[in-house]
Amino acid sequence: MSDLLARLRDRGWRLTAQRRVVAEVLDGEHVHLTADDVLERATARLPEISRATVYNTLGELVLLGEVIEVATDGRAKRYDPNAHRPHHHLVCSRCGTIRDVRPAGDPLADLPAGERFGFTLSGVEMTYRGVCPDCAGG
Amino acid sequence: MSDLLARLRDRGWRLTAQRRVVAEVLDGEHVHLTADDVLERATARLPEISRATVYNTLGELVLLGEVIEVATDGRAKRYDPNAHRPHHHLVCSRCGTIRDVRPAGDPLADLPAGERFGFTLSGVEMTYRGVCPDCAGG
DNA sequence: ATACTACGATGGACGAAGTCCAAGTCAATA
DNA sequence: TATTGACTTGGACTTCGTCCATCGTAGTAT
Repeated sequence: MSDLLARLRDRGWRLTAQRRVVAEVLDGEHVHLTADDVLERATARLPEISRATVYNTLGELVLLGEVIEVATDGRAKRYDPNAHRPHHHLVCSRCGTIRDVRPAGDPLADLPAGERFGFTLSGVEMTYRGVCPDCAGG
Repeated sequence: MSDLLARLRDRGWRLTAQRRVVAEVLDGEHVHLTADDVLERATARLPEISRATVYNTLGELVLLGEVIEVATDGRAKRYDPNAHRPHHHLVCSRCGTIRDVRPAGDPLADLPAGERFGFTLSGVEMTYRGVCPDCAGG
């Protein structure tokens, strides 16, 4: 955590109370929060924080590569603080909760040259879908 | 195409002019249109068609498994008429165009039991990212 | 052909998610 | 401790999508 704040300061970030709180919220629980979740938790610690600032800060963290934006459905984006460990996602089709997973193999290598259409590949996201134990009624 | 209309009638669909037009638009160009794209093209053929009907029809086609909903970014969903041939997507990070691709291997099998967290898996979506030849300046 | 009726279409209000902007505030620097 | 430009604020605005009461019509029966 303090690592994150240190990295941000090194990159010329002005360390405001608002940014600190957003970073703390993301780092606090390693779950995948929506912007509104972040706003709610941030407001608990710093009541005057505004929606715009939360969006701004999340966007900056994404640009800096400290946080990953996950759009698993057409709903609100979720923010994944686990950015420094490559992984994919497993999403519950009922309740929408997300787990980080690491499949075997190298999916990038699995795309044959004939299927690349001349693209220069930069990465691949995998989203596994299923029903979690809670929603399955187990 | 007439196949699609036939399948829909077999499933008890009332074949209205609006539904016919939406189906034709989707089947016409095999690209990945947004709901607004579909509305625009549908309006060209049937000026009185309403936004709600386009959304309703697209939703029904998705439920019937005739069309796949693709959410590659946080923006508008896109609708993929290539539903009967399993495939994944290759998205240009610059211009956003989408190509259908078929990677080798079975990504579902690549998720080890220890990484399934008790979920009952139903499928997996892969989104390859890269830059297309046009955008690469080639 | 005609009438009937339930299913589908309409459009406008509504809601959720996110962006933008002018004005005010404050962290870092000197 | 004064300065200043980067940051924050809140509210208006945009985009994408849903909902609903009312109207229209495809398919069926006669």
